[in-house]
Amino acid sequence: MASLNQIDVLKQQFSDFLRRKKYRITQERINILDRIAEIDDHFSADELYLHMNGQGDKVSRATIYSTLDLLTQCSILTKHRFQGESAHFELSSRMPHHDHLICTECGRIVEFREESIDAIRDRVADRLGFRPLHHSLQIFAVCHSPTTCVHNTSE
Amino acid sequence: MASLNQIDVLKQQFSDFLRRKKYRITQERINILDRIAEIDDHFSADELYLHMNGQGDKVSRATIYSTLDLLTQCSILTKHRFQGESAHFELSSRMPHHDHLICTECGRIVEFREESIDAIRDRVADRLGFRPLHHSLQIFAVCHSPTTCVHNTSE
DNA sequence: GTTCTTGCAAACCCTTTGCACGTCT
DNA sequence: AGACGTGCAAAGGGTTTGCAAGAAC
Repeated sequence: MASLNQIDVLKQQFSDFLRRKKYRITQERINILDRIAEIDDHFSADELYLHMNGQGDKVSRATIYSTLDLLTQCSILTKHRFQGESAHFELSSRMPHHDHLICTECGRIVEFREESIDAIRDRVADRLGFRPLHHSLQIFAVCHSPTTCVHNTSE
Repeated sequence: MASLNQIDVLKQQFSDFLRRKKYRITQERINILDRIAEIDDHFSADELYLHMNGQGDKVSRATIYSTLDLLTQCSILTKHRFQGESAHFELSSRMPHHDHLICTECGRIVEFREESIDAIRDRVADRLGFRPLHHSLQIFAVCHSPTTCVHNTSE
């Protein structure tokens, strides 16, 4: 869970963004960010919907989707799309950044941290004339012994 | 478009895979691979469906989806998922492998080739006990001058 | 007061599935 | 002959949209 101080910084960042884009600062939008800060993990739109409505915070799915989009636009959230799954989000400040290796035989997902990618990201973005924000690297691979892999369900 | 020779290699590779997995070698599956070899670009399931049915090759969407899945399983095709779009495929042999930078302000996608990622991919996969197949790196960034970017539609 | 946002339900898109028929082995 | 693949249309899941009511400015 983000500290109180971190939450205030995020709210400030979000309000500034909304003002700058001439969007309105509504109770729902602030509430949603507040409740996201309570989750220290990846989450889907529907998980957030259930998290909020299970605790008396009435918000519609339409508002959740729209606010998640705004929070992603201003880089407070990072949006992930693994394989065929629904979109998942996490606070960008939830460091360190990690990437994912996916086994094409059994679908297992392994998280890893590889610092050298950051430098490559920055160098490539600069070369192409962009300011880098973040990245997503997915490595597709198979176990060294796929036939004995405990996760394997394909044959 | 892949050369005649390349197509034969791909067909051989596909037949071997089907036999190994005890799947049947049907006319539809071979036809689909043939028509994919004509496309020198990324394509979606529906684009392939239209490509085939527009030229008298009657194949159902169900068969297209199922065959694309088989072709991805045996690494003849690589499956991409950009942002919220539908899945896109391309021949894995359509080299060199490239990655993508996406502008979060205007959605522009820039392709780039960065060789050093291959070594990182192999090293990470090995460290985690996997045999690397391929990877997908997406860099999210903004133009150095987002307000003057010709692609920008957000303000 | 005007404009934007919300909530609901229906619509939407891409993909998967059930079932009867056809095809591969 | 038997098992598997195909085609169709309908179902499915996640996300977006149209519209009336409500909140922000």
